[in-house]
This record gives sequence, structure tokens and C-alpha cells, in this order.
Amino acid sequence: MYAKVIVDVPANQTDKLFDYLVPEELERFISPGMRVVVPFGSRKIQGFVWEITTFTSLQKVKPITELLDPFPVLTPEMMKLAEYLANETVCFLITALQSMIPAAIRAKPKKMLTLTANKAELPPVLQAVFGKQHTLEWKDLPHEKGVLQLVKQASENGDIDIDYVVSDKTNKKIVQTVSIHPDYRGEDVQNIVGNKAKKQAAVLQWLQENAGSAAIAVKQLTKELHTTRQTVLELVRKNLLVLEEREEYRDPYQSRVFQEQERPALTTQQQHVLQPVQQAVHDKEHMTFLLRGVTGSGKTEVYLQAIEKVLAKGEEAIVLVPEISLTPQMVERFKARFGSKVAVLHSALAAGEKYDEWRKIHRKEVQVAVGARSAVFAPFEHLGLIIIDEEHEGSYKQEDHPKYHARQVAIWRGKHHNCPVMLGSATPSLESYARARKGVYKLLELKERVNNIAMPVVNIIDMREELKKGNRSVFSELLLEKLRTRIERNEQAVLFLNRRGYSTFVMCRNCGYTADCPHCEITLTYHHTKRQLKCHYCGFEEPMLQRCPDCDSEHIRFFGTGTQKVEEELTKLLPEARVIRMDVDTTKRKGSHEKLLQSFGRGEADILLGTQMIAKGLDFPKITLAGVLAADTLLHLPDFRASERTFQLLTQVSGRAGRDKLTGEVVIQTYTPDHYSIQHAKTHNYEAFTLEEMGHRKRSGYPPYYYLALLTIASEDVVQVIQTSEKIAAYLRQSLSSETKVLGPTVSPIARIKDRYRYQCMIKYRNEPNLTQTLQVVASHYQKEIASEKMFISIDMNPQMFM
DNA sequence: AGCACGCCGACT
DNA sequence: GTCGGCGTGCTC
Repeated sequence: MYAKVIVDVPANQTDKLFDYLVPEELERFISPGMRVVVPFGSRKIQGFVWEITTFTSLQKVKPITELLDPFPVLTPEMMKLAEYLANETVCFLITALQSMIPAAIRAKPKKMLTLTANKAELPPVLQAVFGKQHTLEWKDLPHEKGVLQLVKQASENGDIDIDYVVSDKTNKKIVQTVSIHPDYRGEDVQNIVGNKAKKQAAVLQWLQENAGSAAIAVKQLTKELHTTRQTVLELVRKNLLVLEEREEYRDPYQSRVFQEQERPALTTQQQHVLQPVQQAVHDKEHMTFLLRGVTGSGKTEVYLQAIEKVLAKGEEAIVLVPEISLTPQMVERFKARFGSKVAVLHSALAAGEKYDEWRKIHRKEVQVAVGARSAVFAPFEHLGLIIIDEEHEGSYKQEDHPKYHARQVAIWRGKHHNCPVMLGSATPSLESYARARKGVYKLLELKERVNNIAMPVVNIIDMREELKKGNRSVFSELLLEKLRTRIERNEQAVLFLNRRGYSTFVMCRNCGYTADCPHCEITLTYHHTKRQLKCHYCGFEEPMLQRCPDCDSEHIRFFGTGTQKVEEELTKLLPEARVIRMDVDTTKRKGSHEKLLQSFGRGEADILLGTQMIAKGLDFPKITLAGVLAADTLLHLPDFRASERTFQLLTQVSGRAGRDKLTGEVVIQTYTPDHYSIQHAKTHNYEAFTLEEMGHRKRSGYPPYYYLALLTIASEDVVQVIQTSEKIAAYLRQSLSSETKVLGPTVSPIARIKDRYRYQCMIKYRNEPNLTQTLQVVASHYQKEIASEKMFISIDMNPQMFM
């Protein structure tokens, strides 16, 4: 019997199945989807069993070293999905697999040295190296010369063993429990345990009275009855109790109490959109719904009730939300409705916690998974529904390999399970909306806010006019005045500052010199806390310049506006305002995000100032004003989705205001007030925006009219990059159909990162069934250069970012 | 990715 | 003369 194994080595040359002999004693247990340890060259590594066969075409096959799982960690569906992903996104199969399962499951091989001889016989240097230990990890050996030599010699003498250990570090928390033995009929305790064993009698009696047939943790028992483990174990030996081991989960929400939430009645329009989804759930029919519901229209309640239907059928559901809006507010709603049936997966969890949540799903102990992008891989086997909230969000696309989009995976799984997929958003992506209009997705709409609350009034402020009036602050007069009235009326405001593209850069006012990263073609960002200049791409840091390196002028300043600077200005202009600032700096610590929001919710501040992270999901009744300080910063990025992103963001931010009885107002400050994305945001007119944007996309040949693939080639050698990119472009032009456009090579928007020059080719296509295959050929053609790190080729199908 | 094998410079 | 530098090729 042989096993075909995918080894945990992400490289082009190892991206295939390796045959291993299954040792006889494992034959009964082994099956596809299990993890194994296998010898690979001179080392031992982890792998996944892909197939079991009775045939191999190879002469020599090594045996499997160890079987790591009693049950497969991969379902057959996940294995198929991994193959699909590897193929679609052009990545290694093992890379796809790794992003589908929790990191804790991945055992890293360790090279270990074990002392076999008497320590005194070892050379003194090695004695010192080992110290009191008998084992030592290879990588912990001191880097002094000669040590390696001695180790090698000792190994040859047989004084120390060198071996690879692939330990399963899935540190499950195991709890021992006891319960009354089923054969014990409650006979007189004293008769059995004897008169002397008072404690044993007490234990047995306590269990009879308090536990019945339930299992009680040994630890709890010994604490309760002031006794020791031995007493309890003695009863086990006498067959009066049964000892069992139970896994305990580290529940990150353990200490939290979730209030039972009453199920609100649906509005007529909510019922209208819910009905077809429930129907599809009932019929087990795969369909993709696009739910477009204006902010505050009660999409979440529709999700919740659709899931109720799924659970009633005994099936399971996945809910994806953007990481950023995976706030306690959101989690709370799901926990409140479905209680312990929910597993929550997000990046803030520790590896062990993540693994525990994942295992709850794997072992069918929960029926609902709520989480960010990777939760789409939740290993359910009876999926009844997948929901993607805020489906237009760019974070659903993974930026490193495998470069998949959660939507694409959700639809694949929907087809596999014959279940519906529901995409929800106030501002669906153009791609999804176009598909809905073509009838590929079914469009559902919620056009009114719950309780008929009016959409907020949007004021557009032309900041050029402000400047003409002599107002040089980041706040327009109107915004300032409106902020003042909120404070007077004891209402709240959110201020949104889009940091990206507008962060603080340093410029000399005398000669125009800008501080750039010496390794990347990008300006350095000024960090006030450390008084340092920092590169966001490679991490390069240097102290803030005091004089211009070019002209020696002292007039070197930082420009642009960060949240810190805005906060300072705000406290100057409105000293009475209580401000909470939320950005990467203030939310770095675990749980601080939550704390700040709770504090704001309790009304401990008047103004919430922040970046992207406050644009979503905030739902506080006292917010009646939303301000956008610089609406056009996103517009100027070299990205065809710039207008779409701007519109989405403005709509999203506007949605924060006036969600309860009080009417909301929005102030948008901009230097390009006439831009259509800003104008349509003002009137909350998604259709009009879409229509106009579609025209642009059609003319310039972008999605949804064309599919895109982006190839980035990078190297420290400029000549090599240019030559290679040109060769690749020529090859693509020749191998792809004539309707497909290959653009470039051109310099990447960020021309250099970490000293590597970057060029890119863009492929625009409509129908190109062999594209991924062609790209795979390109990648493997340059595998040598890529392996030796001389060159770097990245392939991104349907890119979301172009940097 | 590692690791062995193999071929050239600076050291006891 | 050898130790060790990293280029090359393989791993069932």
C-alpha cells in the first residue's frame, strides 16, 4: 500500500505528489486528508495524504514515519477546493492548503541533537554547549567556529544522535473527568470501599447527589471535597468511576454575557428579500443573491433570520464580515441570537484560540461561523448558506498567496453544497452589480431605512473656497460650527480622515526636496510619537531631519495630516470637545478597539476621530453628524477603482449619522467637489453613480467589462527586470488570443521596493480558458531565478490593488 | 525550503 | 595543503 503525499515545502519543484510506503501497522488507519511525517531527502517534514494506492512506478519508496491524525483534518471538499485554488490563483497546492487550515495545525520540523553517550566523554566544548540538558535544538548551537566540527565528529562516534522531530504542537487543553460507572447500581458505599476510605465514600456520594451520570472534572472534584487526585483514581481502579479525557476550549468570549435579544419583526421589504433566500435554502438550490440595502436598512436582521432557517433544517452557515467591522457590536448580535452555536474567527485571536474555534466547527459542535476572509474555509460539511457582508470590501481579496477572493471561494462552495450565497452591501462592487443586472446573481433590494428614518443631509464643502476665505485649518467653518452644536446638544459626531495617500510626508519649503526611502521609491512618513521618518513598505527608519540634506535650509517640515495632528488642531479649536482618536496607534493593543468604542457608546466623548476602521458597522443612536475631512485623497491613487472606492467610503461614512430618531447630517470636505463620485454620494444615488462609472470602465476596458490579471516582475538588476518583463510580455502576446490585451511592461506605481525595481504587465481579457496555465508556464520558466531570489514574479488574478 | 555535493579563495 | 564560501540540483 502506498500513499501519495503533498509535502510541506512550498516550491515549484516540490509542488507535486510524492509516493511513500504505508507501514503495515498504519494500513488500517490511514486515509486521505490526514497529516503525516515523512522522510524527505535528509530531513523529516510534514505532509498531507492525498491518495492511497496499491501501485507505484518508482523503484525506491521510503516509508511514512508517522501518522499525525486519527481522523482526517481535511475533508474531501477542502482537498478539491485547494486544487481549485492552486489552479485559479497560480500558487502551490501546499500554499493553498496552508491558508485553509489554522496555523496551529502546521508542525514545523526541528533538527534535534540528543546525547547518547556519557556526558563526561564529550569534548569540554560540547559539554558546555549541552549544559544540564540532554537534548538540544540544532539552531540553538552557538555560532562559534569549531562547534559544528565537534558535533559532526561526536555524531560519527555515536555519542550524539541527530534527528528530525516533527512535533504536533496542536496544544489542546485536556481535562480529565470522572463519572459514575454505568454498572454501579448504588450499592452501599461502605461495603465496597471499606470503612477506612472515608474520602472515597464522600466522593462517590457527592457524585451521586450532584452529578448523576454526568462527567465532572477531576480538578473540580478534588477542590470541592478537599481531597487529592489519588482518592479519585482509586475509585476508578475499583471500577466505580469511569475516567475520561475531555478537551477544553479556550473561549475568548467566555467571560462575556450576551444578552438574549428579542427577534424584531421584519418590515415588509425585509420580508420580501428574505423570502427568496429562505426558499433557496429550503430547496437546496445554489444561487447567488446580491442584497443591496441602503445603510441602516436592516441587512443584518435579514442575515440572522435567513440563518435561523438554515439551522432549523439542521444545516450550517458561514457569515463573512470585513476584519475591520468584526467589532464586538457585530459579534454580539450573532452571539445573542445563536449563543453557543457560533464560532468566531478573526485575526485578533491567539493561535490556540483560533485553533479551538476551528475545531468546534470541525467536530460539528457549532453551526454558525462568523469571521473575516479566511472563515470562508470553515470546515462545515452540511452548508446551507454563505453570507458575505459588505461584499465590495477590498479586504476579501487576500494580498499574499494564495491570492484568492472570498467571494469566489464562497460561490465555489455554494455550488459544491448546493446552497445559496448571499452578498450584501449598501454599495455593491461594480462587478457584482453588473452580474446581478445580467441575471447571473439575483438582485434583492432594501431601499428604505428601518422605521423610515430619512437619509442624512449631505453638505459638500469646497476646501479651495475655504482657503480663499483665509481658513487654513483642516476644518471648514461649517464643519466646525456643526461640531459645536453637537456638543451643545449633547449629541455625538464621527470624523473620518482617510490616511492612505495623505499621510504626513516631509518636504523642504526652500528647495522642494522630499524625504524618500533609500530602498523604495516612496516618500517617508513622519511618525510623531517617535519623531522618526518611516517607510511603510520596507520598515526603514531614520530620525526626523533638522536641515534639508540638499540645500541645508532649516525650513524642512512635514506636510499632510495624520489623525494625531487633526486631534491637536481639534482640541485647539474646540477645547471643550472630548475626543476619542482611533487609528493604528491607539488600537494596537488587544481589546483597545473594543474599549474605545464602548467608551464612545457610553457617551464619554463627543467626537470619534479615526481612519477606515470607524467607517463601518458603528451603530450609536446619538451620532448625528459624520464628517469627512478630505474626501478626495482616495481619488488620486493610480487605481481604476479610485472613484468606486471614494463613493463607497463616502456612502459608508454617511451611513453612520442619524441611525435612530435623531436626523443625521454629513459634511464632506473636498478639493474636487464636482467629481461624480462625490456628487452622487451627496444624493445617495448608487444607480446614477454606477451608470456613470460603468461608462468609464467600458471605455477604458476595465472590469466588469474585462477581467484582469497582473504580473509583477521585480529584481535588483534593472536591466534584468526590463529584459525579462519584455520577454514575458512578448510570450503572452504570442500565446494568448487576439482579443486579449497585454499592456506593458510598464514601471509599477511603486517603482522600487526593498531595492528591487518593479515592472508590471497587465492582461485584460474576456475569455481565456488557458490563461492560468500559460501563467504557470511563465512562473516555472523562471523558477531558477525565483528560487535563488534574484528575481521575483508575482501573479495576481483579478487584482484589487495595483501597487 | 533545506541540504548535500562540488568547485574556488585565504588561512594554520 | 584544508576550511569554508555559495552556486546547483534533488528531495518519493
